[in-house]
Amino acid sequence: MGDGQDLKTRFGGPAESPGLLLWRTTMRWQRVMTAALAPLDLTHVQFVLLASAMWLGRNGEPPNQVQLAAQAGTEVKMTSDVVARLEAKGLIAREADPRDSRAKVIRITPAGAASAQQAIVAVEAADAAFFEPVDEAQLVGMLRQLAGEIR
Amino acid sequence: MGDGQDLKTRFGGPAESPGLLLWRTTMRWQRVMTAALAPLDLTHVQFVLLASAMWLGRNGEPPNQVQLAAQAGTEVKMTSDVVARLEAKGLIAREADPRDSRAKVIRITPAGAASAQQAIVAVEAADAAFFEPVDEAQLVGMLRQLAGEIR
DNA sequence: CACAGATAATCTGTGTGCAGATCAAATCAT
DNA sequence: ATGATTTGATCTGCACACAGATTATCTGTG
Repeated sequence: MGDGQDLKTRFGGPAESPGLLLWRTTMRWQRVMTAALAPLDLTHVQFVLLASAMWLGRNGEPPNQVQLAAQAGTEVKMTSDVVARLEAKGLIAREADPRDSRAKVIRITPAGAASAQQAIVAVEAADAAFFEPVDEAQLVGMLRQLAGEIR
Repeated sequence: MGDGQDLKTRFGGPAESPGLLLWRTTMRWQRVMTAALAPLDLTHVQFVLLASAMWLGRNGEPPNQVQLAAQAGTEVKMTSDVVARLEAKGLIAREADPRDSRAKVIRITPAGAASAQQAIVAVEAADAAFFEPVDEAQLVGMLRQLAGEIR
């Protein structure tokens, strides 16, 4: 029977909405990442910013916070906050930019690099397991269409 | 062309990781939903709980907070907090359950029902536009495999 | 009946996510 | 070069997301 829909909508039932599915999938993925990174005392966003900073430092000049945020796809304010936490943990260091006294240049410490290396292994393993049920390339193709520009 | 990778990983570059794409896609979707619901003074989670409560109330007995959380796929604590906000806005009402004095039965007010109806229209339009670039059925099929059970 | 264990709701505390505002330094236009 | 505008970083404040603890209540077993 028509499952009692007196609304001109499918909302609420088995939650067919792609948006709700997307949201729940991401929350589950976040929980998986949180669990994978917990032994390293890193959150997912902390990991993304740490690894992004490491990548930028290796493939060019060490970035300031705005450049790091652009690379990682995070809010500038978030980046400021999270980078401060990473600094407090001794994983990155912030120095004044000699070219722009407003900016702070971000460098990975040896401890940060070691932590990032372990985290990358853990995250990629968790990622592979999470997406194992589906065709990853196909999903990536669709998400690329939806993710939009970095900001 | 090997773009200078001395790590045994692809992390950081153009962000090929399905996890990161999933994360960014969901954040962008959240911004779209926030914008669509802003005129109605509702956040996305508030909308989900309001609409879920309405659906449950129409298709059976009005739920308590645990049942609502299970339906909506939200944390019990979140549900408690957000439902309190919805109550403060006059969109739902909480009554003591005569059968279980621990529980609170949630009912939609007329204002809540009106608000939910408008919100559903706005959200479904925004959803359709957001997912227009891709094959929605195909994406839903993949997300179903990944979203996991409601909790 | 009594009591252990489960359940409903809430509280504390940490960590995002983001809008809006502030402030100082850099850059642009005249 | 001087005033207007941008830009980099930070702050306030609100709203999730979730782990862990608390309180009150319910249920099952003897």
